[in-house]
Amino acid sequence: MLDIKFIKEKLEQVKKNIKDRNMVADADLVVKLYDLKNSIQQKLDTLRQQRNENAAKMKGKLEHAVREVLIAEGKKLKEEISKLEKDFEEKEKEYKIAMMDIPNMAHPEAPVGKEDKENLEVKHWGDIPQFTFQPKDHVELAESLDLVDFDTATKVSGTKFYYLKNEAVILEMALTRYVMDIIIKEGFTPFITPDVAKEEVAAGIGFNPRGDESNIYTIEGTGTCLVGTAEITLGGYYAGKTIDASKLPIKMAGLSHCFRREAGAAGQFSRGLYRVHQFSKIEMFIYCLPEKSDEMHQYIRSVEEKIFQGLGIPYRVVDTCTGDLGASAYRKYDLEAWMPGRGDFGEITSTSNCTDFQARRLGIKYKDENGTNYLHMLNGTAMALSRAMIALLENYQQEDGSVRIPEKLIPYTGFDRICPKK
RNA sequence: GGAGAGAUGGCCGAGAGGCCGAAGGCGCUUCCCUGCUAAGGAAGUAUACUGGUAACGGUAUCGGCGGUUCGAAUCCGCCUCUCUCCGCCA
Repeated sequence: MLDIKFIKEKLEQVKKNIKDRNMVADADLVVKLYDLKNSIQQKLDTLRQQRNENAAKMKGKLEHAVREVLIAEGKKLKEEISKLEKDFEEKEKEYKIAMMDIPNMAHPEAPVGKEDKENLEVKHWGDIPQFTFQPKDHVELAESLDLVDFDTATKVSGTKFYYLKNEAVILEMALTRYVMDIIIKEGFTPFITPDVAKEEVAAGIGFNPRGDESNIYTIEGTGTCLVGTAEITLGGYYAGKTIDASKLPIKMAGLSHCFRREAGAAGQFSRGLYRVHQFSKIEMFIYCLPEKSDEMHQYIRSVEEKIFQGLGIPYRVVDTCTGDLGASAYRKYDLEAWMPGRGDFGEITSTSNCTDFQARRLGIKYKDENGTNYLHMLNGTAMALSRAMIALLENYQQEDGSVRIPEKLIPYTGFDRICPKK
C-alpha cells in the first residue's frame, strides 16, 4: 500500500508506474474515493460533536419539558449519524479495495519492460560446465538414480507432486543444513514457520488468496490458506507491532513448505521439479530502517550468491524489469542457475525490497526519537530446495551416469556420489 | 472439545450509565531545590484521522464486532485471546 498523500501529490508518477508495471489499477479513482470518504467523515464528525454536546447538556437535573426537547434533538441526530455512518463505511470499503490494487513504486533504476525477457543481466558467476557427453536433464537423472517418483505422486496427490526417495531425501536435508549454517553465521534467527496463514496476512504481504489467477490454495471455511512461501509467515510475524529502532535490522530465516496452484503453468520449462505444487524453501526476511533497505537488499543478494558459490553452481544475476516485479516489490534481483538439462538459466532465488508497502498493509512500524513510522521489509530466497536439486543434479552429473556431491556438502550428506541403481 | 475466571494507557491498577481519554501508583521528560548521590517539590507525558500558517480545535479508540440508550469503559449478544480445572491426543 502506498501513502495516500504520496498518491495525491505524485499522481502522474503513480499512474506511469502502474503502466510500466503492466498492471491494472485506477489511481484517479483512489483519490476520488479518498476525498469523498473524507468529506463524509468531516460531516460525520460535526454531527457527532453536536450529539456529544447535546448529551452533555443532560448531565444534571432538568425540567421534564427541557429534557424532552433535548432527547428529541438527540434522537434526530442519532438517526442522521447512523445514516451517514453507513454511507461512510461503504465509501471507505470501496476506497480500500481500490487502494489495494495500487502497486508499489519501482526503483528509479529498475529496468522498464513488460516481461521477464527484458530483465537486465547484471552479473555472471562461474563457468558453464562443458560435457564430453550428452548431459541429461534432472528428470532423467532422477529416474536412473531412483531419486524422485512423479508417477506415484500423480496417482496419490495429483500432477506436479512428487515423492523424494533415497539419496534425494538426504540431499534435501543436507542442503537445508548447509544453508542454515551459513545463514545463522550471518546473524539470521532460524525459524520453522507454520505452513498455514490467515488470508489477510497473505493479502498484506501482497498475495491475493482469492480469484482464478491466484497462486494460493485456500482452506475451505477457515479463512486461512496454505503458504506459498515463508515470506508470508515471516512478514506477518510483526503485524500490528511497533518496533524500537534500536532492535533493527531484524534478520529472520524460515524453513517452510510452499504450496502453489500454478494454474495454467505448463511446457518443457516447467518440467519435473521446476514448477511443482509443493516444495520446501528457506526464506530470508529483514525488517529495517527505510534508509537502510537498499543496502540490505544488496546484502541479501550477496548471501544468496555465497550459498550458490559454495556449491559451485554457475549463475547469473538479473535486475527484474518493472513488468515482472509483482505488486509489492520496489526492486527485485533473481539468481538464475545454469541448468544443463534445459541448456539455459533457470530462476533459483529471488530477493525483493518491498520498502514500506507491506508494512503499511500489515501495520508494522518502528519508533525512534523522531516518532513512529513505517519500516521497510525485504525478503529473499536462501534456497528453494527443489530447484537447487535440479541445478545440483544437472551440473554435477558424470559420464557414467552418477552425480558427484559438491565438496562443501559432503559433511552434510555423508556420501560423495550418487550412483545408478542396479 | 467441556466448565469457570479475566482482558482498561509504556507498566501496575481503580472505575459498575452522564462529573471518564479515563483516579492513583510506577516509569519517562522538563524545571525547582539540595555540595555529588539518594530523597523532595512543580508541570507535562497515548494513538490514528481531521480542521487550522500557527496558537488551538474536532472525531474515534477501555480485547474485537454488533445491539440497547438522548448519552456506554460501564448494560445485552456474539467472537477472539489469556489463565485455571476436566477430557482427548503426538
